[in-house]
Amino acid sequence: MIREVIQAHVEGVAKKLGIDMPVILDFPAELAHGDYSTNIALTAAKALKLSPHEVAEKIVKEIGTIEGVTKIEIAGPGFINFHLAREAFVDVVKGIDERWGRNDHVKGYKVMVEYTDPNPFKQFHIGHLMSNAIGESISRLVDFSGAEVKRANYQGDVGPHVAKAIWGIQKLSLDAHHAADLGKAYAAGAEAYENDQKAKEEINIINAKVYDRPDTEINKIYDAGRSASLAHFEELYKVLGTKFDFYFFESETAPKGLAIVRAHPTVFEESDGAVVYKGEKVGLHTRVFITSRGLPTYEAKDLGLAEMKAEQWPFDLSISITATEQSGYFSVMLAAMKEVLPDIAKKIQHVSHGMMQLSGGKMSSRTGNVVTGESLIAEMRSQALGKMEGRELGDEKEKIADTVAVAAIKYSVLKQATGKNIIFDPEQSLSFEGDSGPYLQYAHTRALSVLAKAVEKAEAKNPPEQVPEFERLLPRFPDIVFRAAKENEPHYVTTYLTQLAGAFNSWYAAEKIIGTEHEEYKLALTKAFAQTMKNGLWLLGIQAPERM
RNA sequence: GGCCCCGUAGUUCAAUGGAUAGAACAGGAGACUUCUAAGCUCUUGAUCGAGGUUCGAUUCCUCGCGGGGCCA
Repeated sequence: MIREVIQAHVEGVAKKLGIDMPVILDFPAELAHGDYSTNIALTAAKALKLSPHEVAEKIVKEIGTIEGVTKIEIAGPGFINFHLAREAFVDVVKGIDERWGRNDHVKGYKVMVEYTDPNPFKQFHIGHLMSNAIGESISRLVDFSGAEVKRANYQGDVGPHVAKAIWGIQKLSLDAHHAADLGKAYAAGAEAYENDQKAKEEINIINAKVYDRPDTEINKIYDAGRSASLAHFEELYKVLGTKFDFYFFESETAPKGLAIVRAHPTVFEESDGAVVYKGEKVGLHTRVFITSRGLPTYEAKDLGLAEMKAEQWPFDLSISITATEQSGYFSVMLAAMKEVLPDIAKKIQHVSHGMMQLSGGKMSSRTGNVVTGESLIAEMRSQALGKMEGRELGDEKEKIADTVAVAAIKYSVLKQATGKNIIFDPEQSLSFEGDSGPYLQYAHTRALSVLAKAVEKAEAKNPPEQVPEFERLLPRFPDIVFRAAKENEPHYVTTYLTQLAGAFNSWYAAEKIIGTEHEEYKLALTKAFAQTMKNGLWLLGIQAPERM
């Protein structure tokens, strides 16, 4: 690749001039500044006791010429800019296929990514959509980096929330076979638990009985509710485009975690009847692992989870995607894990994402103040159907509406840095115009629409002299993907695709493709764009429909 | 009280310590009887404050102020 060639030239010259600093080749933000740029003259100036401009001149003179580079110039405070030759872009276009953007950076690694993590008996809300969007994209970025990826989902099928839901089912005469009823039941139970002493006692009794298999009535509700929830989640995963390889449940991790904690009396300490881990010894805080009533907490369960993961699929790396509110908890849990499961602990990575906030205030499934995943998707879907009115899409319409709806939602999550909160205003934040998932899909379908008419003529030869902006952006794709994967930041891909799609749309509006002088090259270019967009959207977990 | 995250146009988001701080939405104007107008072109508009490090700070450090979260 041309990038490596330039890099090697500059490094060679730098070494020759006695510059002992890493050479970094950037993409200039402004395309007018060239295709690659380095600030080595700026960073080296002090050590060489010369002005940045003088250093740059020396370097440029020493480089001379590079094959595939037409112009090397010094600009601004001392940047060295490289302009690629026409032919270099033709080579890039020629090389774009289904594997475009992939690399072998972690080839042979086994990586498990755990995300989404909804709780049976509770609602699947937009926070879970957020975790799903980020986790799925990170999984795919890891896949593009050459690793073998397994997707895992960890769900809380035991605990007080279950008892609250069961109580609600009984009191309100709801049907545990219906996922929507469970959400209502939970909200009612949670509310009563806080405000009604009698209800609280009843719920505590249920909580104790859930694990007593002989009690048939409660267990019937439990079994019905659990499978109704899980079946409902599966429908959502199908629409969202996630297929999990592993499912872990708290009912399984709890006993395992309990055993791990009990087996390490020197690591954990007794405190008021509870078993705690004193995080202070590693600069953190104390957390309870087993309550005074002998029940394992989330902390203990997570130890069990880590061990289960490693047993079922020995991994090189396990990435957990959780909300930022859990990062304090996670670091203490991980510190404890380093002591009791050291071999596993060093392979654990935590990605914490921001919170979805309703513009009105914090969302809470306890009060029923939530936007559920399905209601949001349904709303987006109907908007999409409205936009499609008058288009001849036949019986694909419903399916396309789903992919557009999901694209809008995922894009709104993946366009910003992972750690930041998302202010979610249902009226405003999900758009189908500009800077949106559907915008990317739309650019892709337009390209396909052109190709459908004359794809057989596409050939990367006889290019027009002028290199359009979007063609100049194409070589950046693999680097963008690499960086996004390295930093677990899908938004680099999102930002890039938006820029690329915008540039393509401008070109498309200004240029006629079919039946023009450079038809075959323009078609090849359109094809290259479509492939880049398709691969990029795939990395975001967004489908690229052929028509919309 | 301790710890973590965040603060950029009216709004929602970008900007591996670099060049003129980018988009989109909203607002204003416009083109096209051309391959999908969910599109295109033009336009108004921003770095919370005070110090510090640096040739250069939205980015790093310190202290404030403001928002979110976790813990006791």
